[in-house]
Amino acid sequence: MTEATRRERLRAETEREIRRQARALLVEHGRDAVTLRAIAREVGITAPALYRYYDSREDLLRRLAEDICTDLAAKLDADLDGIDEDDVSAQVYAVCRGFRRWALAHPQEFTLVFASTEDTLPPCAPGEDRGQVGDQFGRVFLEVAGRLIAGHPLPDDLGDDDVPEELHADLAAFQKILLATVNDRGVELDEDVLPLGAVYHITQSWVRIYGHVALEVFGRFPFAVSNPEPMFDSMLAQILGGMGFPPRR
Amino acid sequence: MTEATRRERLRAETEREIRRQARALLVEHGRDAVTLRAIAREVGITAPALYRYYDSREDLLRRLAEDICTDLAAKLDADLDGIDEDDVSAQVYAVCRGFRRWALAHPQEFTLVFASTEDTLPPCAPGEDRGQVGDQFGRVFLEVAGRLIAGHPLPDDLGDDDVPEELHADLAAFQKILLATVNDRGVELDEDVLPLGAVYHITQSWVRIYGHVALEVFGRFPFAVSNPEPMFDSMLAQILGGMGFPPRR
DNA sequence: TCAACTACGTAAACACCGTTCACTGACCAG
DNA sequence: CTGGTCAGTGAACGGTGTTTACGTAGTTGA
Repeated sequence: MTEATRRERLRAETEREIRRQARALLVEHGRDAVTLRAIAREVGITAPALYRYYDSREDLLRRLAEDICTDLAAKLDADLDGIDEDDVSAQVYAVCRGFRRWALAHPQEFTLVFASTEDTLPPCAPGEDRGQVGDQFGRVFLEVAGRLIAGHPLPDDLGDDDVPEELHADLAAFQKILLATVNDRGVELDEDVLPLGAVYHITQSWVRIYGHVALEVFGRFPFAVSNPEPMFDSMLAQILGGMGFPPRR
Repeated sequence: MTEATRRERLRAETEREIRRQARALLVEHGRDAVTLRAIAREVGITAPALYRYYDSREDLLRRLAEDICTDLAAKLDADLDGIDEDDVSAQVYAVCRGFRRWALAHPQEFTLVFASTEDTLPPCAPGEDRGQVGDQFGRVFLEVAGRLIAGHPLPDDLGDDDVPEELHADLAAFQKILLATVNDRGVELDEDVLPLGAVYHITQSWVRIYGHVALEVFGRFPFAVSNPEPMFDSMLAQILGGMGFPPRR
C-alpha cells in the first residue's frame, strides 16, 4: 500500500517528531530554548543528526514558522466551519477573535511569525516573493475579508478617491490576489464589487487588528488594560461599521 | 568641582562605554549578537567584569531598552522644537513620522523595546507598574496627543457613548495620567476638554500608528508595499481628520 | 544472493556563550 | 600607614551551533 520505502517512512516520521518537539520547546520555553541539542535530546538522537534534515538552526526555525502558519490557518478554517456561510459579518468576527485568542495563547509563536525582522528570520525562498504574512494564514484572513465585500454593497465613501496615488499600483496587485483567493473557493466575484477603496480599507483594517493584537501580546498599551476583550470587539464593530455593516452583538 | 571620587568617575565612564558598545552591537548585528564577551571585548575588559555592573545579560538588555526609550524621547522632543508651538497638528505629524522613521532605521532597537514579550524581557522593577511603553517615550507621545486635544474643540461624535462600559475605569486612569503629563509642561487643562471618548480615540490612534510601523518593520503587510510612506501619512491624515482637524499636507 | 551505493546517525572536536569562583591590586577612608 | 572596599582577572563548568570523519543499516542493481 505504502509506496515509500522503509527508510523514507522512518525519515518522515523523524522529521515530524523533530518539529513536534521543537514546537513544544518554542511554546513552553521560548525561542531561545529551541536548541538543536534540546530538540535532539527530546527526539532521542544527537544534535549533528539534525543537519540531515535542516541546513541550520535558522532553517529549522523558518520551517517551524511555516508550520505555525499552516496550523493557524487550519484552526481558523475550522472555527469558520461552525458558522453560517451567509453571515459574513459573523465570519469576520470569528476569524479576528480566533487570531487574537491564538496570539495571546501562543505569544512565542506569534512573535516568531508576526514580529520577527527578516534579519533574524529570513524569508524561506529568497527568490519567490509572493503574498507575505505566512501564506496560509493570509489566505484564510484575506478570503474572509474578500468574501465580506463580495456579498455586500459598499458605502459610497469607500470610493477610490481617498486612496493615495502612490498606492494604486500596489493595491491593484493586491486586489488581483484577493479576487483570485476568493474565486478559488468558488465565489464568483469581479473587480467592480472590490474597488481599490475597499482593498485599501481592508489593509487599514489589518493594520488595526494586528496593532491591537501585537500591543496586547507585548503589553505595550499606554495604560494597563484590565479587560482588553471588549476593546477588541468594539474595534471590530467599528471596522465593520465603517464598511456599512449594521452593529451586531 | 566634581564631588565624585576618582573610582566613582571611572565606574561611571566604564558603564557608559559598556552601554555604548552594547547598543552598537544591537544596532549592527541584532539582539543575539549582544554578548557579554563581545561587549567586554569592545570595552577592553573581560566578560566577568560586566557582573560588577549588571546582574545578568538579561538585566543589561533591560537597561539598554530603557536607554533606547530615553534617547527616542529626546530625539522626538528635539524634532518637536523646530515646530510652531501653536500648530499641534504639525506636532502630531512630526512625532508620528519621527517614530516611524526611527523604527525603520533601528529595527533591532524597535523590536527590543516595542515587540518583546515580558517573558523574554521582564519589566525593570516588578513592583512599580507605571505607564507602559517605556516611560520616556510614552511621555512625549502622549503629551502631544493630550496637547492636541487641549487646544481644539472636539467633534460631537467623540462623546463617551461609544466607549465600552468595561473600559471606563481603565480609561479614566489613563485620562488622569494624560492630564498630569500635559499639565507638567505648563499647559492648563482640565477633565472637561478631555472626555473619555477622546482618550479612547487616542488609544485607537496608537493602535493604528503602532500597527502600521510594526507591520512595516516586520514586513508583514499582506502585499508588497513599494512606497509605504504615503500610506502612513494618509493614515495620519485620517486619524487627525477623525478628530475634527482639517486635512493638511 | 551479494556487492556497491546511499544516507542516517554517531563521537569528537572547535569556537563560542553565560555564569561562578577565588584571587589580585588599585583606590580610599580613618 | 592600615585596613577595607571593589573593579577587574583567569580558570573553570556546562551549555551552544557547527564541522569532520566514520560506522552502519537500508536500498538497489546484477
